[in-house]
Amino acid sequence: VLPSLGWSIDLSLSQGDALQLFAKRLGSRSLLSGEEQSAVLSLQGQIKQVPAHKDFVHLGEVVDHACLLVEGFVGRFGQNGEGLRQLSCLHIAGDMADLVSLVSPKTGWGLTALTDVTILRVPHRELRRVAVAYPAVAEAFWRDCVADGSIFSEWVVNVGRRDAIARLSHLLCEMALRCERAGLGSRQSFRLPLTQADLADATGMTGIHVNRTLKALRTQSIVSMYSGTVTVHDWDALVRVGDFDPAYMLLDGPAPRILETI
Amino acid sequence: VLPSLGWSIDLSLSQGDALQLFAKRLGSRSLLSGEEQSAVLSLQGQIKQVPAHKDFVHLGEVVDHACLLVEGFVGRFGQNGEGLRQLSCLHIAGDMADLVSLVSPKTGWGLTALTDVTILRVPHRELRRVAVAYPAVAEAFWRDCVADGSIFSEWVVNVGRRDAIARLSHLLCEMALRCERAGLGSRQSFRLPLTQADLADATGMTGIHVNRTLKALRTQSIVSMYSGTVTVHDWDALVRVGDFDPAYMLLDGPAPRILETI
DNA sequence: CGTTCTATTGAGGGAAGTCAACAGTGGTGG
DNA sequence: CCACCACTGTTGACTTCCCTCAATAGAACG
Repeated sequence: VLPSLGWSIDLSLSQGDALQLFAKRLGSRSLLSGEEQSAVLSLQGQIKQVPAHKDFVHLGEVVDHACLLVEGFVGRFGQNGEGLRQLSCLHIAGDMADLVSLVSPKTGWGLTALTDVTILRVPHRELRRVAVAYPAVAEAFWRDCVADGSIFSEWVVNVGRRDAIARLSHLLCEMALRCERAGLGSRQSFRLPLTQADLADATGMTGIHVNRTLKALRTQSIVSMYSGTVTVHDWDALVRVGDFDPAYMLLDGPAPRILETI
Repeated sequence: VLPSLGWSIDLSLSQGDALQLFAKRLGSRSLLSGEEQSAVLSLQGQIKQVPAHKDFVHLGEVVDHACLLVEGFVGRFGQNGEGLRQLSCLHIAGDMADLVSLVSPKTGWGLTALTDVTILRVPHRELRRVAVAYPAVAEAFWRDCVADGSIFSEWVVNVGRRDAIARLSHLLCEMALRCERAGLGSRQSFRLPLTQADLADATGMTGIHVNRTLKALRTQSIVSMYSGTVTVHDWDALVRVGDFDPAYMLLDGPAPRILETI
């Protein structure tokens, strides 16, 4: 019985952790008062486990909840006619992966678990509760949707106008900074337990070419991936070959409030 | 003096038209009452002309206004280290091209005039005025930002996982539907006065390959472009080779309100 | 009329895809 | 405990789609 007890304790801890992470990220882009942060932390949801490689939100589905990622890695994807997938964003712990569904419940994309994943399913009803009571929270949600959009937009540039080695380097730079800021490691070393096929789907390449490109990055002592951990040996070089400018990540601190003044 | 009089009349007509188009599109995704629509129509701004090929919002700039496109075509772009551009979205008359700047005033992208363009510069102050007074309008703004994000996301798929002919066909399908809905033509025939180099920037190709691909589409009697007008000879074929599913465009009619109930 | 931008076409090269084989790893069940 | 299987990673050989370079024609514009 002890293991299962430990399990449930882990879960409730995780739920709080995830909400903390989520509130922290909202606060990094939008000024939130203590009361507003508490409101975010008060969100109620249901913990769900999703095994790796399972889609848990499907293209064209109508959803009534959003998924806060507690642990693991999730990809937002579309696919072409032959079923080839393309990821348009990666999500890490603390991300509300489909917050956009709050204003647009019919999804035009899917979410897939890239690793074993723990999510907190937060009903739209809950999100509306805090958004209506606290306009600044609604504004923070809005701003987070825009930040996601900014990442999609940069990925278009990445996939459209950079060669393989730059593309992969750019992706690793982005994930390094995001993981670092979420407290999931440092930019020099962080977990990214995706298969090479997943990286291919994220960069619009084939798995085989990802393999060769990773080898090139390893050979040049820039970055290496081993058993799901990224080790950056030369951050400046990675930024250079990845042609990486983090401006699109909207990390410049809280933007001024628009819906009211503090 | 008569010509210049006609000119100024044109301008004021255009301003009203653009706000009408904008209000109509907001209303197509979000339920707005008559009063709320009037509030949108009451937005004050300043008309500006921008010549073709001029950037009018720059990467990393901090802006205090948003640009409502009255006439012409605008591209949102990023660029790689060598200055190669990649468009991540096209905007047409009635689009508030950088509405996202309202919540994130520091841009991580640029806007460029693909044709001679007329814009209405709407100060953030004005947008805040109606957003604060009418939460449903704020919600409609939010939803429109999400719709833009959905387009970026689909473009990642387009550029990452489709070959040249599908990529171009997909773009033409999207623009056909958007122009049709904005009353700028029909899906069988609409204006798209972009150069082949612009189409290349939108699809992550080179201008030369765009030329060859257009020739292929013309030869197969699917679609042809001549002096800035697209003529679709076989819509179904275009949708098929473009692997086009309009779900991502969020055209399914107004979504339910979340910030309050009507 | 030149000048400049845009479109068109050919020839050749290169980055990335495809096909195929094999090694390492972990999980499962006999 | 080991055999088996599925998945992932690695590498080689070949192909192909698209890019690059180059030349020319047409269109727009002062």
